Amino acid sequence: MKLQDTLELHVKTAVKALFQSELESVEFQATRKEFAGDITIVVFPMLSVVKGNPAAIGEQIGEYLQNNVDLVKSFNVVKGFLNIEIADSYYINFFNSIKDSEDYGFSKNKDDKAVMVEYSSPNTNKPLHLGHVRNVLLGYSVAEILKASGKNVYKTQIINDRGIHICKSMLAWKRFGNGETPESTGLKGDKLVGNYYVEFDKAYKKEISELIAKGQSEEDAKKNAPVLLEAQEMLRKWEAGDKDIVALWETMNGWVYDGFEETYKAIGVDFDKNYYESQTYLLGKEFIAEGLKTGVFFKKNDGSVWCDLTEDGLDEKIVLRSDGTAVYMTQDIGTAIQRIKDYPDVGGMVYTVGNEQDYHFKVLFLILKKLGFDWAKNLFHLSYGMVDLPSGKMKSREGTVVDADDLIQEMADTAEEISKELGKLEDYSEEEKKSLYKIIGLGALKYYILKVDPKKRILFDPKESIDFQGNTGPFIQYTYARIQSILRKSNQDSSVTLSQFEMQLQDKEKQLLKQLEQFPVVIQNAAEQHSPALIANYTYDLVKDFNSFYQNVPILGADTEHEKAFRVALSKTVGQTIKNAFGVLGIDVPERM
RNA sequence: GGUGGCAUAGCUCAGCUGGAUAGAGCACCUGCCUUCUAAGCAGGCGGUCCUAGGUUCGAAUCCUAGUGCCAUCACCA
Repeated sequence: MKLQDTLELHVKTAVKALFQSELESVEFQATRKEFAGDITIVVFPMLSVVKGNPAAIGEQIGEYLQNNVDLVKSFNVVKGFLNIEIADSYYINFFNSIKDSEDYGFSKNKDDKAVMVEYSSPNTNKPLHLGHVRNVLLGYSVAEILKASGKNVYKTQIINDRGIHICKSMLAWKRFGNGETPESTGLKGDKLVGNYYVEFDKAYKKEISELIAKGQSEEDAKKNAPVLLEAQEMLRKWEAGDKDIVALWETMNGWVYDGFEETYKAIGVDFDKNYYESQTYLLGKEFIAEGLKTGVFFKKNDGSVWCDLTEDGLDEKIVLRSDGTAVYMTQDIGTAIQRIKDYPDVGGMVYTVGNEQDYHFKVLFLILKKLGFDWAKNLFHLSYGMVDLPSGKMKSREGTVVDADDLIQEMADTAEEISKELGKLEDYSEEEKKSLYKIIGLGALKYYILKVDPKKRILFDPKESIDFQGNTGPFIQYTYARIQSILRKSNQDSSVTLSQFEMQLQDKEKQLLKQLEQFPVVIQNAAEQHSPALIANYTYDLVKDFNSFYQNVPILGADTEHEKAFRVALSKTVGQTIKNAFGVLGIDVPERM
């Protein structure tokens, strides 16, 4: 039984014995550093049942607990707070129960219903940038956290592979590309296609100004520019299945997928299944037709199909254009249904998408409910804040985006620079060094992004590089490496049992044990709240405590063998917990650094 | 204008279902490497928790109103 639950029973018994009153619940909190004790009972809420002075009541309950409960070693009362010191034996028993477990913190019970997490939805006309990076890191981590909390999880992405934006790149490539390929240029496929998207925009802008010079209004010029008309014509041909256009579309999308794959691999994320909008929008249309029959949707005079959500406090929403073509909503309805068809064990889905689409997902979930799907009540939009630059929003066409591949490389470069200054890796091979720089650089980037609450927007200043000191990924990785160094030197048989030790825990040791005890709770909270930030902040607290212990208490140089054995085992368990916590954040830990 | 989100130290962020004197990191200042990795430790400086009301034993936290920033309200995605 959990410490709190045990104590709660005893406190209720105490109150009954002392005051002949029944408590509904007992309020606990961690004892603040400046007071003696491990756990604190707040007396104030009891006053509604027990009349009297809070401090005096606290004294009496404390006295009772000390005399009747073995766990309670001593107590003190400050105002209405009853601080209780827990016996060392409790913490030693706890430690023995977890110290050899490699998956400490992870739930062993598995739900039979799975959850699908979507955490990337790129367009295939340009490379991934910092905004996608936040999306991907967040979603990957939430998927891993859900797994750790006992869920079966499928990771997926939705690739927006059709539409006018792709035709723009295709058209520009046809016009100016001279048959260039990733092989002929040495460029990553997504970069090559992205370049032509920019080329299109240049040509488009040029034609607009030419038309304006000829006397057209800006509005007309934007509509009449020949390249745009041609791109639109291309889209119509694509939808009609024109062989050449479809072939070109397949080729260029193929280049982009290869490029994306490389970036995902560099980031260290993967997917169990990819979905493509070109393959799901038709299913969406089917269900629009279905919904028309059942009255979920209605048709306007011009032929467009809508869903009336005014009774739910929203507006009318279009689900099919008057020309019968699909909109975004159509595709998303189709994709959701397709996923449940493919994975019947899925009972809910998480969509990792920026908060600019809050309204869209509110509507999507509502429509799926109206269509009568029982899984529709378990849909969650993991909405996150934008990543802004000091100059404002990132815009690909204005060249103000922070490219994902470049960013990852820069982080590794910074790690290399710092490592060289510190000069601790002389005996490493070039290959080992390179892999370590990547681990550290990525660790810095991922931690930087994941430690902030998903809801909040992030301001990223490319000129001020991400820190490697303080509350950062490398700081935590460094602590892990230190622990591994101790383990290498100790040569300790890890199977020691510590219950036999007659020992007095030091404050720093007890603090670590208390912190370790929290880890499974933190995992569950993070899963419920879909927040990797909780894991990141927990890990930082744990690591701060460990470093304080490390620097103030001798481990290998302990006075007795018993103490040494305990401290080595404690260090090992902290290391394992760091590894597990960082694992669900998608961050690697190094053996040395 | 309607709706939603955010607002805590110079900067970046914590602060769990309301609880003790609001916490970290960066930056700035002081100490600590011939003992387990100084990407570290120990300490100092730094606050109108956006504003005004309200709820109560008690509010950064909950409620109301206002201010500021962001997003959204398209036959765009």
